[in-house]
Amino acid sequence: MPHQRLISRLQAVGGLSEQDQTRLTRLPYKVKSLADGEYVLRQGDEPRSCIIVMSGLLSRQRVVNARTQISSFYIAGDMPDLPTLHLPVADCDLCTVGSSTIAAVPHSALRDMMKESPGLTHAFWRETLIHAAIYREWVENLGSRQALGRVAHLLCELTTRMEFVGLADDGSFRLPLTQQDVADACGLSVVHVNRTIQELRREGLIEWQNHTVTLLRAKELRDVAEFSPEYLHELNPREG
Amino acid sequence: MPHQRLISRLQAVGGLSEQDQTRLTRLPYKVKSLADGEYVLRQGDEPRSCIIVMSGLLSRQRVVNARTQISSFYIAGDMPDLPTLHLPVADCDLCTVGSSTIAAVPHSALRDMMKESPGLTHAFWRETLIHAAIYREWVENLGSRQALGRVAHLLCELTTRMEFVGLADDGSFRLPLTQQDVADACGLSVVHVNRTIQELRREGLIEWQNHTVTLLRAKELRDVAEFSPEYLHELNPREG
DNA sequence: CGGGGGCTTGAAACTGATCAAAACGCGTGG
DNA sequence: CCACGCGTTTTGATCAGTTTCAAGCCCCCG
Repeated sequence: MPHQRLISRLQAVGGLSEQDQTRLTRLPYKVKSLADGEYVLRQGDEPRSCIIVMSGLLSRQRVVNARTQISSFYIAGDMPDLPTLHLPVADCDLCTVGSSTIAAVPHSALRDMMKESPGLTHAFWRETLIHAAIYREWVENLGSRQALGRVAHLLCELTTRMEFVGLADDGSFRLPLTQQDVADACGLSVVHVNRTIQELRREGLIEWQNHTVTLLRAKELRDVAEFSPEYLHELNPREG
Repeated sequence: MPHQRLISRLQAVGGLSEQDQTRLTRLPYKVKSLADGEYVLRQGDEPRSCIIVMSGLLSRQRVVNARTQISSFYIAGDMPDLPTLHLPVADCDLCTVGSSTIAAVPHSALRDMMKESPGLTHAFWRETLIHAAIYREWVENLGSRQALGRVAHLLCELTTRMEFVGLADDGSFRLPLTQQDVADACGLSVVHVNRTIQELRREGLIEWQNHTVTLLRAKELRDVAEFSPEYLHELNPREG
């Protein structure tokens, strides 16, 4: 059951008919295991399949003005290159952060499936819209907040998304990001990210060691980040 | 012909069958004229129709950390709230910049139309993906570039998009933004935007007066902005 | 003629970048 | 088991870009 997390995501966000669920389980796929820092996709590629993140973490990144900017992270259940179905040329690199496993599903299979089911078309379209909303939130984050709020917001977003697919409990989850990665995502220097994380620790808001993040006072952290999760459109909180 | 610009956009980006074109022309709509600074949509609204920008300019904005952040601009031919078809609750405000006219098309009509035509589903989905790519580019812009590059990039993007729908000739077009708007879009203070625009003028890269922008040395401006237009996915340059 | 919004300018304060170097872990090979 | 090396985290000091505050100006509109 390689894309089980995807199915439960789609199910939780919008509901799926029984038929659509079985359609999803019947999708053909190839699993790949990847080490840290491997490229799944390069800018300019025209892939013939979409990938589903099964475990680990991917980052979407591009070199801008002599530094790499990360514009999104993808966790288990996400389909980072779903847009290549309709915009064939990839315009960013996609890279693993920590060892990860992915499943590749041929475009043709996805297209055939959606041809049969408007409900699934709807569900996948909505996934791309949710990711668009996440980009937008990042625009607001980078444009409006200073360092402390930016890093706090990133952590709140990742926690919420992780919780939704069952990868975090009680505000604690594995996060293989280096401080350099956080810097690349937040548009800050590593040095300043380091001091910022130290401040979050000093305030007793988080713990972060051994690639594991724990939110100690989630409410206060959300206040610092001005975080409200509506933009993630995770309508039905996951249960069981 | 209220949504002619939309049709030629969709046509130019991906091609439409004759049938799909007539389907589009048959869409029911209501035209509205709006003054500067009017709200088309507020965060939390659940509209029953989508709007098409016919003339003028809209901004998507939200108040973050006690300042308004603009996360996108929409020009003639754009459908800023197309996402509400699948994500019913709007998560930003939509506001006119300068007097504008819009057409409202009922969700139901759009849904019916797409039910009949996979090609149109494809085309509209792609529109939302292109806007997602634009958000992503803004993330890179705000995260990686400093003031000069940011403002230059914004101008390059708007010029390219305007040209594509025939609203700019020879790098000159009407742009009713105030410097405050530019500041809100670029995550800068008005004061600094002012000095930045002066620098662009001093370098002989642009003219900007009376709400009209002219790119004097487009190539050099693009260099300053590190701008490359692929992310806009405007495959076939418009002719005639 | 007055008022107000937008543009412009100057000076001071601050946030975050840069440079440099040290300390820490951790895996590898001897 | 220890030594080495490399990537990551941490610290300090200096520097640069941008913000903030404050005031003046211009011009259009009422």
